[in-house]
Amino acid sequence: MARPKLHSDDAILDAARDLLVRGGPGAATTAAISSTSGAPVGSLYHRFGSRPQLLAEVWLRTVRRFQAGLLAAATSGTAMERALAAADWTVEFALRHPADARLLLQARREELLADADLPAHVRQSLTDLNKPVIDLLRGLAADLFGAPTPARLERLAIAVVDVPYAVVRRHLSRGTSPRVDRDLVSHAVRALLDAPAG
Amino acid sequence: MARPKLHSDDAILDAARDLLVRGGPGAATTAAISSTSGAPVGSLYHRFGSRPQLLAEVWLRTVRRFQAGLLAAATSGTAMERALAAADWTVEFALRHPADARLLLQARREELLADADLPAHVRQSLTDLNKPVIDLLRGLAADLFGAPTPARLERLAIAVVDVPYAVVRRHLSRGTSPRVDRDLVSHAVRALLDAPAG
DNA sequence: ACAGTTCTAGAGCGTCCTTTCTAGATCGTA
DNA sequence: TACGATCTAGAAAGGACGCTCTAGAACTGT
Repeated sequence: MARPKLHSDDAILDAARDLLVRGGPGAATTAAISSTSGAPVGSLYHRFGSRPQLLAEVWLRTVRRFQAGLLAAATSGTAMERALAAADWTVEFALRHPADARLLLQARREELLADADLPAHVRQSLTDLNKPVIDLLRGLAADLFGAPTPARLERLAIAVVDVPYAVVRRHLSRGTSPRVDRDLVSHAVRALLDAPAG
Repeated sequence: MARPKLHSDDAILDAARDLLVRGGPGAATTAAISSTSGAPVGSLYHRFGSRPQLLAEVWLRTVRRFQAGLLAAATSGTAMERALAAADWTVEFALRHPADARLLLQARREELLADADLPAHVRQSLTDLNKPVIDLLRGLAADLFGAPTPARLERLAIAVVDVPYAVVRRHLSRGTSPRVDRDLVSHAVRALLDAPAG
């Protein structure tokens, strides 16, 4: 049909992500993404339309990767088993996709993505993004605590996402190999979920 | 001796910090800091020399505020009591200085401060910054675990700093009033410190 | 071989940002 | 009041960045 791409979309998104992780949004200039990936600036705009849209795609790809594993990990077993599996996936994700994990840890959605200058369909993708995970947490909270009140949902999110990330954070920002004590994470998660209701 | 300042250094640093917290380094332009604080651009350079130095002062002020309370909180009692007090201070700090806490949570030192374009004495201040806290953790680790191995130091830092911040993180990024369950934090910290050695 | 389509390639434009510069304002002191 | 010192004030220079634009290259289907 047409001329094939010299540089894959993923390669360009990888370059942008690595620049973001290294030096933040300020480092991910179009010129930098171009020279890192090898794709000329014109190609970036031909593919993604604008810098904001390119960065949005980076974000979407990373979050989807994380969520896919999270949903897969927390499908079977008792509620506590699923919660522990979800927490462990957060660690596993950091080990398997360190660059993506660093993006999730370090990038602030609001800073990275100014929704104002994104086309409608991208905005929609971004808002739809959290639905499946919220449903997952809602189900877990119902099984664990009885009813999914906001406070309990939050506690669950802290236990299965925030705390595991807190444990891997130091390794990730340094780039050192993350030899994380998974039992330590399970220990903390269990303590958070078993703690008396606040 | 001379004309007094119309705009205090603290007011300027506050403006810069709020912009950083809101929109990241990209939002803290000299023009934005000027219009937010009221101080003209010329004054910013007269006071701080350059934008990097101004941002470095913001960072230094925030870290020092946090550390002062941390060191004060963890001075008396058993080792476990001091560790719990340190963890609780992390929550307390987020309640008392939400903007500073958000800066510590969100800003990445490497992204905010390019050491290359900072004068030597500022660089020195930045490197000296962590010493007292490392000493504190080292002492706590010795009392808690026997000897302060790197793995134990890290575990302590996770328990005392990272986990408490993980708990307040969601509140801080939204700006909602952080009604944090402190007992939940103590629970998790205790679990991490009591867990069998990894 | 030809047409149609998609992608590469990078020079150039307008904008915003950091920094500098100069003139004037406001203080303490003599 | 006059003087030195410090700070205010904002215009303007110089550079970097996002984005556009045009020309051509590379492939498929006929």
